[in-house]
Amino acid sequence: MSKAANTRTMILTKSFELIYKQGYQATSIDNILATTQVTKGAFFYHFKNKDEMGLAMINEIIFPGMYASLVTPLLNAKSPINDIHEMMRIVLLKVPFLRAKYGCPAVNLIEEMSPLNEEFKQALLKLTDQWQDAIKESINQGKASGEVRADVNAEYVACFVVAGYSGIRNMGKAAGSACYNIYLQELKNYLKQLG
Amino acid sequence: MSKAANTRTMILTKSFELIYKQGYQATSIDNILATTQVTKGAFFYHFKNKDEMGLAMINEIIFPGMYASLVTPLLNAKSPINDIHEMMRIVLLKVPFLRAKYGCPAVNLIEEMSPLNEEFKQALLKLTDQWQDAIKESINQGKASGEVRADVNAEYVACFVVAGYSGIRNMGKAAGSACYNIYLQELKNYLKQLG
DNA sequence: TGCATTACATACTAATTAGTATTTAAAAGC
DNA sequence: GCTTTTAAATACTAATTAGTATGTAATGCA
Repeated sequence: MSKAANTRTMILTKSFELIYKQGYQATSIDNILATTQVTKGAFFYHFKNKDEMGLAMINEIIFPGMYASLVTPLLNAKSPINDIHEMMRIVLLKVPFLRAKYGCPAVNLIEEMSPLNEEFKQALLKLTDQWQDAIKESINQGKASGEVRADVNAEYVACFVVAGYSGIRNMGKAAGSACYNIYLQELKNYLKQLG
Repeated sequence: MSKAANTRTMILTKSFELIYKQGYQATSIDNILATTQVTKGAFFYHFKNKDEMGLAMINEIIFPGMYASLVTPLLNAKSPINDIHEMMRIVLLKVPFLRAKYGCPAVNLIEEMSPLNEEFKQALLKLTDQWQDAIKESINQGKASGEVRADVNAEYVACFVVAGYSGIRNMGKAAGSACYNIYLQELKNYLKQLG
């Protein structure tokens, strides 16, 4: 990676960390510069304004990072009931850079920014849409294989599961990570009953 | 209500509206003053700083407002499966001052402020704790009456339902209110299967 | 009625904000 | 080597931020 590309990546990575913990609006450009040692000239050379940087951060850091945890494990799923639960367990308990106190960076940004910035909203929708599609597809495969009842609506299940994730991330921020285990238990009951 | 108390209430009410739509940190005191016609002197007479106002807003506007929609309908519930679903339907589709685009004011504040302000977090936890207790209690009554299976864990169900609500509020911000109906359908399936 | 307290009004400050203008250094191309 | 483009450094600005200092009305009550 060239030195310039390195500077750009550094800005995005550090911005991600700060925004994940503090929120987008609460993270100032000066705050980012202070923690990256990058100068204002470099920042505004790489991004024409804060929002352009924020959008790049969503597309280049958050989207691929979350996609790998949320969607990839469901592609070529063998048993949707187990695989969806396992995907959720890993996302909630095992992904190292996510902390209960700070929730999920994608959920946080949807919450804070989707009413305020249409571009952010669309970029984040892309992730949740693809996640819902992957869940729906795996449920449909479960229906084909007989693991899931024929009367189950795959799209509804996908919506319900994604909402559950966003919600438990919210709850975890205030109540702590203990609720993750309770949620995972009850998610298992819900998923089992689809079969 | 005395004139002074009226000023105070006006500040809290207008602040609620602005913070609901813009977020807490994005709503400046000057912004509140401009929309209320209240002067800075009056604001700082009633509240020693912005956070004290925010806390009062949570306790005096958000808590009672949401409690009436979330908890009250479950006290003396006759049929938990129907009553929980009906409570959710009304909260999502009928409460007039709530909009899909802006989500739920309590969920928004948990998301934005619980990692940053311990007092806010505790005040908001009080609401979600009482909501979970009310759900748990109604499930337990359902178990007593035989409507709900004996092996159902009421606490787990309460956590799962509250997470679902927070999550669908988050999803609705980006995806619009159409997902509310899908969620309600699948919530009905989930609740039915408890019986 | 007088006086104290309550309630509010106005003008200010110091810090922080996003963003710009200008200059300078490093690379790349020829 | 020389020039052009890329990348970054520095110094600034105008607006906005939370909060203060100080003053003045309105109100309650002895």
